[in-house]
Amino acid sequence: MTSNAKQGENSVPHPDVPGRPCSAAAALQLVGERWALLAIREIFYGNRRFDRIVRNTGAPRDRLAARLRALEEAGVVERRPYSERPLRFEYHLTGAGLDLAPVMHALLAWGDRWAVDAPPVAFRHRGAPGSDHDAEHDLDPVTMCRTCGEEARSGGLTIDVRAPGWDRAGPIEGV
Amino acid sequence: MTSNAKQGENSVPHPDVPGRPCSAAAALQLVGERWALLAIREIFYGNRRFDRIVRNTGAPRDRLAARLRALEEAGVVERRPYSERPLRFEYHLTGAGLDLAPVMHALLAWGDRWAVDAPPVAFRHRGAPGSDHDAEHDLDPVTMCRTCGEEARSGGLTIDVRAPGWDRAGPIEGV
DNA sequence: ATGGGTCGGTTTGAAATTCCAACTGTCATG
DNA sequence: CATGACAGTTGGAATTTCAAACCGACCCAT
Repeated sequence: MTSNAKQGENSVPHPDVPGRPCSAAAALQLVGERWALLAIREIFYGNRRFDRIVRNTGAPRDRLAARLRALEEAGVVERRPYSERPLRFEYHLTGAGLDLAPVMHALLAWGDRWAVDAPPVAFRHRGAPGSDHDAEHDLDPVTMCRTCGEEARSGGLTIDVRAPGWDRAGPIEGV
Repeated sequence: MTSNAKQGENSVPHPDVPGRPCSAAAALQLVGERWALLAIREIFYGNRRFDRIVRNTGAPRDRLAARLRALEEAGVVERRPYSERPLRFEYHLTGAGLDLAPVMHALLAWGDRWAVDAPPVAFRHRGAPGSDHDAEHDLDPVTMCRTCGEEARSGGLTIDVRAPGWDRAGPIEGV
């Protein structure tokens, strides 16, 4: 669980994970700490300055400062100066950060369904202009398979563990 | 941030969240603690017994016991006896738990792309028998909009904050 | 019946992390 | 010169986490 710094082609460090080798665990290692995703949410919303993020997430200032540093180190956010004199920074999402949108949408959809009475926020969605669906409507996210265009139903999925020494049930004995 | 217990129609308690009212924050309140999603991952994989989950997640036993209790309380997992004498339980996902699949897929996809060298696990996907795409292939999850059938591109989305007293930027002044 | 092994935890005490409130430093504005 | 905005940092207390050992119920083999 040492936070090593193997670099992929895309400048995000590859964390070690406890237990089973797993991309979701690796993802959580980078963005799963407390306050991290809420900070990212605010940046998604366009609130890029420290005080705004503190106010809108409710995070303690020192924790937020630490999280933003960690996220910067993780290559998920980027700190850009918006003023010299006094030197001030704002936080932007990198490509990796923007790529968290599906995670946010999935969490939001789950929370809408299971964790709140009425959705406190919705995303209004409009297809490409001229397309069939250019009327604005609430986004209702479903995860589909890009390869075949069908919905990912749990029934149609099987697990294929490729990490050496592991299978679905756990570490393979006698290795 | 008191963990109140308003019940929705579906038996999952609705947590209070710090900062902006937000379904994603509410979701994280229930399943965002350390080890929670990894435990859920193992249950998804069919590893339902305590020792297996400990082994495959690497979580400390006491933490895992606490997390599973919290997830049970949150209505995400269910404890079912699989043996009397000695009395033993295994953990199953409830409807709310199964509904976390899109979150897991999104995290996994993000991790595959940004946090590991080579995906340690893939989901093999097969469409409905007789459909166009019944050849097995790796699931490549994309989030689409159920309403219009188009991909949720960040360009086509705008935020609509419906929580009273809040807007995109934060709490509305003078309320 | 004794000793070992399994399973699902609980207990303990130390270590790490988090929280809160106050503080700092730099600058702009009036 | 005083006030306020902004972006943190600091200190100390409170909470959470961790690792490792332990426990109780049971099964099985000797």
